[in-house]
Amino acid sequence: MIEDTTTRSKNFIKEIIAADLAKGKNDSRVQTRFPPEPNGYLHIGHAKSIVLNFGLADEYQGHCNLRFDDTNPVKEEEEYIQSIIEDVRWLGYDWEDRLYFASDYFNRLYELAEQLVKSGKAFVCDLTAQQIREYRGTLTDPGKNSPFRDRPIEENLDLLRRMRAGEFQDGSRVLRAKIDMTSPNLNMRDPVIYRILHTEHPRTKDTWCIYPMYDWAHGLEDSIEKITHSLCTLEFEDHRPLYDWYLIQLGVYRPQQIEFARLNLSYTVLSKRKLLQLVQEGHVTGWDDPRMPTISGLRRRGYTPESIRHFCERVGIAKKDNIADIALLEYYIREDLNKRTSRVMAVLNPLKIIIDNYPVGQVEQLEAINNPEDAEAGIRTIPFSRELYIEQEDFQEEPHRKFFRLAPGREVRLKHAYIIKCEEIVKDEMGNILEIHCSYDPQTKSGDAQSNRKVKGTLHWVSVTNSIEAEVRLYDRLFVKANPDDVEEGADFKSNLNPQSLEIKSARVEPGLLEAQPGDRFQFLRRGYFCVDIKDSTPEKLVFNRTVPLRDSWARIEKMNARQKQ
RNA sequence: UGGGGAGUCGUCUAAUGGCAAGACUACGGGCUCUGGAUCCGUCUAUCGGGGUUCGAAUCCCUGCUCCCCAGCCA
Repeated sequence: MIEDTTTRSKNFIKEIIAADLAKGKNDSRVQTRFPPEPNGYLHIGHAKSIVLNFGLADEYQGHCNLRFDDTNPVKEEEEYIQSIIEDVRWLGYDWEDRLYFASDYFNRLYELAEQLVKSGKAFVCDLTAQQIREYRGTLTDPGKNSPFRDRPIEENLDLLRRMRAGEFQDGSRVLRAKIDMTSPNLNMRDPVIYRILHTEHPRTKDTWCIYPMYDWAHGLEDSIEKITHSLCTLEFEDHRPLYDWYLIQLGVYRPQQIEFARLNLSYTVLSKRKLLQLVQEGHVTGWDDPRMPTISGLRRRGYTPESIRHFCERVGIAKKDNIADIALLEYYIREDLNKRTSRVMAVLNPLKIIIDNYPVGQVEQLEAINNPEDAEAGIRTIPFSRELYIEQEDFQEEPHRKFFRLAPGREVRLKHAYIIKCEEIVKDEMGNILEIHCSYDPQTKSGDAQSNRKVKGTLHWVSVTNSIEAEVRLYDRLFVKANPDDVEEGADFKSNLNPQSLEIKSARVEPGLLEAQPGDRFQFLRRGYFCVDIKDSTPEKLVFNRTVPLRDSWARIEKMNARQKQ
């Protein structure tokens, strides 16, 4: 399946697995699972869990299941199930025939609940939600027993069956475990097992009107699937005693729950609640908006599955709260795209130049190497003519120190073409530059024997008449602060939204791009990596998304200069 | 102030009583028909205080800081 063995490093979970294997625990099986709740789209944080779980199974010749934890029909939707399946597959993982749903186990889960009631370890409680909260106590004060705690087993069984039969209203009763209302671990204070919810489930429809709570369902799902190592995030650490308690009381197979720190990423948010809010309030165009840290957003942005996997492997697995630097993700996508994309030329901020000594009407087809990193990528031709566009920022009338692009009297090379010299600037009456007149040196055509004259700068360009228009969407970080939750008193994370996270350009691109297909990726020379948008691009109107800009040491120099002037 | 966790370069992760290592970032330089890539180099870390030991990031004691838990969410 996946060949990435590059950054496989040790971590504490692998040590546990290796020790278990050495002991012959679980018949030396390794069985993991990725258990999403279908209440939102998957994001890069889920990718970390996916890479971990599937990666471990792969490394130890085990298996990893894809299992939907669909126990709360109030929040879950079929659309989310489909998107999750698509995203896990796109990331490159295969669960073969092991696609499971918690809802497929509802019968078994219910049988076990009756078993727990019969053993006297669970009871039906008539307290309201508010009362249960009051009886639970606080962090420092113990709770007190529910007045219904000592109901006879037969009465509990009868009430549970009637709950299931739909005799009672939502919220009127719950099934609770009988553990210890004085436990310092709040999870052990007679936790709820089943609640009444007369809500249609995406899969079981109206078969059920009682639904299991997470703690009851999850351990049993793991047990049923004979999971050996049940990996989850840190906030479930103090649920582990309950996870174990249920399985021990029931006398069923007991997987081992192991917790690791979830991923946080700088300059973005990774909570389903916040992401949902961005979608619902229209701060982005949808779950797959290229600015979103969702798998579908990253995909549309132009990220590759490989780059995401490499990133997840490199951030590692530990128990420390962390905020990974988004620059690391950007590093991996650049690394990948550098090797695999063809270079093309696109001018985002056109400035017209006219080469006065080049024949009017002549069009030359010049050869260009597609990818200097990949000889097999071949060559293409691009049309050169008398009138061209270059980038506005590649010309300075009064060049400052270290600027080695076009300026009055200066020479630069046009990539794959000739060396040109700036001869004259034409302005309108307002002083705006309209066009620049240049001369070219016919001896300097790229590839020619005498073309090796050195000039300091090389510019990308397109022909005025032989280029095509394209919409280019420049995406930037969604938030202006590394930690979006760092806000003024009274404000929330949305106050840190980056107003410039999307800039739309009307660009000129080389004509060969007419054949680009949705999803195709390119390097726009000297600008960055771009892909053809999979939703909005059409043959009539090409739309490119900027995946990530190139590293730009010139931009750094400029920033430094700007700072020094202040 | 109950319980559960965690503290190592700016960031992430190693080192499992024996030279604190790597990646990213930042910075400097070589090379370059992409100010890209690449190559070379530099900076920066064991939360504090005691103790054990020839030797402590690691073991012990103590203090501090941060995160999670009072859903009929997961």
